Amino acid sequence: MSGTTSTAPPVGAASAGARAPRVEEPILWLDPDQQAWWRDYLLGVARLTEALSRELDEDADLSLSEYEILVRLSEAEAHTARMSDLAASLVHSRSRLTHTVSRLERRGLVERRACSNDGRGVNAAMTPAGYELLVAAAPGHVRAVRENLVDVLSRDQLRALGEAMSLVAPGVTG
Amino acid sequence: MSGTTSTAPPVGAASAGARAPRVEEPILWLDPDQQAWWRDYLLGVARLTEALSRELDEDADLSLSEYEILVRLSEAEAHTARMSDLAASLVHSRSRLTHTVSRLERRGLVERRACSNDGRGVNAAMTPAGYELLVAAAPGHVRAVRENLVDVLSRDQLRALGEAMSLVAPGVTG
DNA sequence: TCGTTCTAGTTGAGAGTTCTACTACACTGG
DNA sequence: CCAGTGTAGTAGAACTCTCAACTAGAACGA
Repeated sequence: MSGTTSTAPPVGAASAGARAPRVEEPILWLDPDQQAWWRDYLLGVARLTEALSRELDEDADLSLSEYEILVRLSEAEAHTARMSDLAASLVHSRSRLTHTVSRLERRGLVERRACSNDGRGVNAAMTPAGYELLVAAAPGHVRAVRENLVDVLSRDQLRALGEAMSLVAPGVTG
Repeated sequence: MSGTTSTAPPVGAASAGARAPRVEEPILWLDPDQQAWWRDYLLGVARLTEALSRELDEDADLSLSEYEILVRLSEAEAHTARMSDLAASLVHSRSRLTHTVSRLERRGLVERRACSNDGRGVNAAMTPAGYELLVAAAPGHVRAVRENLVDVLSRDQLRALGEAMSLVAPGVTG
């Protein structure tokens, strides 16, 4: 993603009544501080995502989503995971995962295999080439994560960041 | 973006020597806590982005980037801003901004105008229709930001989140 | 003032994502 | 056991973003 958004009444929007919000609930704009923090979040996410994807693309010709898929597979039993599990844990749509895995498969980094217990299922399995690429890409990626985030925050700040983001509600993905 | 990444030695990667990392610096993996916080961040960003873009798309047929552009314009003098300024403040590439603004222009939400002082420049100006759409879209968007983030965090947590993200280094964008 | 270089913006092709529709298998209740 | 419904995954078209190439004006310097 790139980030996005704002939350103060559009300049001059004021009292007049837009289109009726859901029911009758008043609109609770963010106060100035909340607004500033929210924008810092958006800007930071955009910059960080930009930096990390640039690094990965240049150093390993991988997108962030491809990299994440390889990471999950590297941690999975037998370097293999169910498509639907991958999609859920990455918050990707099933369709998106299908396309991305197809690309990885064309590059020989991943293979598809039938799922023994569930006839509908498909397993994605990382190949040795995929594993090697991940091992080669990881140090640079970690370095970028450190340089752009981990090392510029105190331990407490990083903890607070993680804890805050872990409170975002699950929601549903299509 | 959607989020992405990981940062522990790929399972079994261990000592053997991948491809030489930049110079000779040892690879500093994240420790388990840092790793967990980083993953919470990635997951949270993905979920939040997902929720916000779904809401905007359903309620106003806008993407997050389109919405952000409208917000910036609504806050700008005469609802007008220079393309390059928009691109920089949104951390979008110039090309991306060109395409997005073109789409908004086709829908009659924004107009392009020559820039008086700089012959190369182009100004994007929000039309009344664009402003109306923003005013209609904002309440739902703010509600979503609250429901998924602001209202599930304490004030201190939100502050910490903003402050942490504001420390991400600027970097360069193409 | 001309050449060089830098900045602003656009363009089009290719890559990635989303959306809708579709196939196939699993599960449930009668 | 089988109709109906839900889940897993895929396919392709439409849409968005990226990347590299290009136009044009500004800025700098000899």
